[in-house]
Amino acid sequence: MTRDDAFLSEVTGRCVAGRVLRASRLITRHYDDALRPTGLTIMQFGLLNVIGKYEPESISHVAEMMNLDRTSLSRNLKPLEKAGYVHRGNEGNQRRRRVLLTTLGLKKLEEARPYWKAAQERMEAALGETHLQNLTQALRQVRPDRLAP
Amino acid sequence: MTRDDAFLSEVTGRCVAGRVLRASRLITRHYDDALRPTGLTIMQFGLLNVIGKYEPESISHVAEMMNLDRTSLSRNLKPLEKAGYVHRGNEGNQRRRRVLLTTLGLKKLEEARPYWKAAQERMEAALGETHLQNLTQALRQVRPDRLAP
DNA sequence: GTTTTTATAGTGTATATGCACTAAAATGTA
DNA sequence: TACATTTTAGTGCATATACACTATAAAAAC
Repeated sequence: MTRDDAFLSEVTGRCVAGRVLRASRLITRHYDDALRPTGLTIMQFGLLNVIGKYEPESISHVAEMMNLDRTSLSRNLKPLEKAGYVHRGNEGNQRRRRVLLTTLGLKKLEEARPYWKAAQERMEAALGETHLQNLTQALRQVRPDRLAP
Repeated sequence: MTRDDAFLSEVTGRCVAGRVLRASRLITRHYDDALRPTGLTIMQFGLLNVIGKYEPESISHVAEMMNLDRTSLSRNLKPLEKAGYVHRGNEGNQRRRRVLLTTLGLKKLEEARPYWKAAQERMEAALGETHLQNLTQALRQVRPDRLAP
């Protein structure tokens, strides 16, 4: 069934990326399932929240906050613009385009909140207080400056 | 700068999916950068390792091990097949198609190992022993049965 | 004031991911 | 044996992600 090879076992057993990706697929699906009635993904829901909270001056700022490539974020915004949840203004500046929630976007967030809340509570329960705190603390160590060469 | 809204802050501050996705983007990039000379992504490298270790009877089995949708896995295999790293045999069974590493695939894995190792060591160092163990333990709690309704 | 540099954003291409749906082989049951 | 069910795999479509490259506005340097 499993071949006895120390190299293969080391990777499958210890790789941090493997562990995190495996978990993040489940977690994403968990929240996506919960949010499905709203038509939002957890990525979109989180993004709308960041936009609502920070009203960021540029998408580059958002990208940095989310450890997301700017060009990815640019594309993630498209379905949200198309749905009318966000608006990209260009007030006084031809280059920086402030990103803003529309009233429809804010409404959508309010609609989605209880679904997120349910998923979050189930998630916290699945982890338990200790693991939740340990996870949070550990993930806080994952910062660009600590991984850079 | 930040709007004072308890709801927005709760989501941006506490959402487990947000934390994990933010971290997993950095982690993926960290390993991908390290593996770039080999032309493999960390996803592909991890997948090749699983295939080499388990020589799985079907892709469904692999998908389950990796918490990955079967159809996603099916597509992830395509570039690896095209590159000649894996082979999908159909020995004696028209439906189940065993997935196997080719010699080229095994060679590629050996070539990639030191690059992975370097990334892994830097990753472990960035976390530190305690956080690494806490992270591992916490992620172990993320299981399909604990999140199911 | 013109040139250079920097900051900001978009496109092309490729992989990664999942859901709804379809196809077909294997298995179970009457 | 014939039919129904289950298991396995693939396609179409949409979002998610990043890198290489391009375009252009703003800022800095001269």
